[in-house]
Amino acid sequence: MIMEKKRTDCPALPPGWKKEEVIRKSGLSAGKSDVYYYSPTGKKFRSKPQLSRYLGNTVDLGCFDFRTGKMMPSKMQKNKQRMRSDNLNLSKGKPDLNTALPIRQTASIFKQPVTKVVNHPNNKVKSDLQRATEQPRQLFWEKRLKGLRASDVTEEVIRTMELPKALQSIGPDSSDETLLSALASALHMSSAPITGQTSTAAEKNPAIWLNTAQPLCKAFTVTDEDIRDQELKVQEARRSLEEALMADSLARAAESSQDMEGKEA
DNA sequence: GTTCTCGGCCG
DNA sequence: CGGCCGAGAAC
Repeated sequence: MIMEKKRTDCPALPPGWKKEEVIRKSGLSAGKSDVYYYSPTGKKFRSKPQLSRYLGNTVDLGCFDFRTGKMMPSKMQKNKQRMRSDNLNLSKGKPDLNTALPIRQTASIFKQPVTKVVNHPNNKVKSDLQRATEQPRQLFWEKRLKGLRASDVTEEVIRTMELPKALQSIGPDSSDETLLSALASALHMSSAPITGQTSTAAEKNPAIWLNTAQPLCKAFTVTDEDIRDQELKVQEARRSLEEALMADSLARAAESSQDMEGKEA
């Protein structure tokens, strides 16, 4: 038999996730359909709570519609806003898997609280980043970031970034697939210096000696040459950005002058 | 044992 | 009514 079931890609989820819709063939509920998702590893998910539990903080499913597999901004409003008295109870009851831990979807590796706007003058905007950094984490949580890729709006993967050879991954699997994400996360979650794992014991037995305040990266030193190279890269990036902005504004100018001609004709 | 499927509860 | 999940059926 050839692929009877069609598992389709699901753009709203990280790459590799598949969605499947199965129509019920018999019984009282014949005609009704069930929707399932499959993780990149093939694990099956049959409800949004189940999906939330698994994806944790890496994806904000707040406005994710399980049935259609799309992000529905309309769900934002439909989400019951919590009253202040509810917030006091948050520590007790079950966490709201949809919205209790909001994160920016534009950069899910950067754990930063998102301001929930609620139209009440007495509400205070939370400014403590600690809440995000103090949450308990798994020992090698960075491994969850494996496979994250930057992509543009067409979902084309943008070229991967090359890291200096001096930077080496540490931990249960020797690949570098999470190294960039781990370093980027470390830089964004803390203002403390990033040194990598300075204890040599951590290299031999990371499960015991890992310094959890540092990313899964061997200790490294930054040389003057590294700094000069980086300065050059930044200059180059600024230059091409300048060019792009210039070209864009020229294009806009040309476009609007064409519009004018159209109106006058 | 695992996977598939539909029933039925509950919000 | 639809999401979610239990549990029997099917494999």
